[in-house]
Amino acid sequence: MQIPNHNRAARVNELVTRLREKGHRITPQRLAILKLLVENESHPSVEQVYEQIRPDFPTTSLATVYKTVNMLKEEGEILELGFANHSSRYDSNRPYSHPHLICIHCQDIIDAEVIEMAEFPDTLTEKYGYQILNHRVDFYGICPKCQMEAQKPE
Amino acid sequence: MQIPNHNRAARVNELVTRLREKGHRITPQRLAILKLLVENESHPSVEQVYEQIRPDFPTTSLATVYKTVNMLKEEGEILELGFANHSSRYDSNRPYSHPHLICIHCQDIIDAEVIEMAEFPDTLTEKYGYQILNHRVDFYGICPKCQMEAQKPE
DNA sequence: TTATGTGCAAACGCTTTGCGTGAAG
DNA sequence: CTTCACGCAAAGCGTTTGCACATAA
Repeated sequence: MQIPNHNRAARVNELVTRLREKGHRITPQRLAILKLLVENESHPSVEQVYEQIRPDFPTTSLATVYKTVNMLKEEGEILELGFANHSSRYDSNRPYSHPHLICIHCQDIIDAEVIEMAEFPDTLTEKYGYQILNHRVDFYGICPKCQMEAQKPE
Repeated sequence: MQIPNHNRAARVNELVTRLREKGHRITPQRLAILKLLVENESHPSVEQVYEQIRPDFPTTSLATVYKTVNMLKEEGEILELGFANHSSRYDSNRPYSHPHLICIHCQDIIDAEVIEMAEFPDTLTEKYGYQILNHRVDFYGICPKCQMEAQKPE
């Protein structure tokens, strides 16, 4: 586990405070979504958040999760990884551009702590005139687990 | 223009030959789509291809363009840039992983010929065990034209 | 008390699919 | 002649929206 549990609790509290300051109400549903997102290292989808929230909030709906997640995105508190023809995945622990490793078999997504992109924006602005705001670096491949399962096919 | 015209014509011919060898039929619609994709440097969407084909093929449909584009993708002849909540964009001139600059105002997409990612896959395999197959590097920002228009707001 | 959030159902946008007709090889 | 492609309409899927009701502050 890369982030200690007490740090996660602290992040939830910070999040609640910051959202309240910005005029957002903290409903039980939202608190549950926040906790789940912060505690979850696996970049969950809205659907997954919804399924895990449901035991505690049986009447909640996908629409509510979507609305909360969009609010968090607009406040810059989560990073959205959108895909064509797949649901978006969310990272609330590192809500800034950073590289990912994505398994094309099981859709596993992990953070890759290797690549430093900091120097590129200036170069790109010089060469192409683009003002760079953020970036996205994804490496697609097969995760170790799927590689193993491919080798013993029974 | 980065790619000379005679090279484009050659690429269309190669494409036709290769597709035929793989058992695909070259219909007039497909030929028109191929030419358009090869001649177009602006990473067009299916919708844009459809609109530009329509004058010559008034009865054609989006479904046909989708099917052709998917066939080309499966044969590795075009690169698909998929986005959540936007239509996919296609590059038939460089059908391999390479970085892009994407304007978040006008959706302009250009190739960025700066970044070399070749050394990263090995590093990532060593560190995370992922077998890397391809990657995607996108820089999001404002293109020069949109920057200028933002400055003179009348 | 009142503005904001919830949750249902309907709508949306892009893409895919089914199927009868048509044409490439 | 046979197989594959076309093109229409319908369906699929993730996401958003409208609105009446509920509730946080």
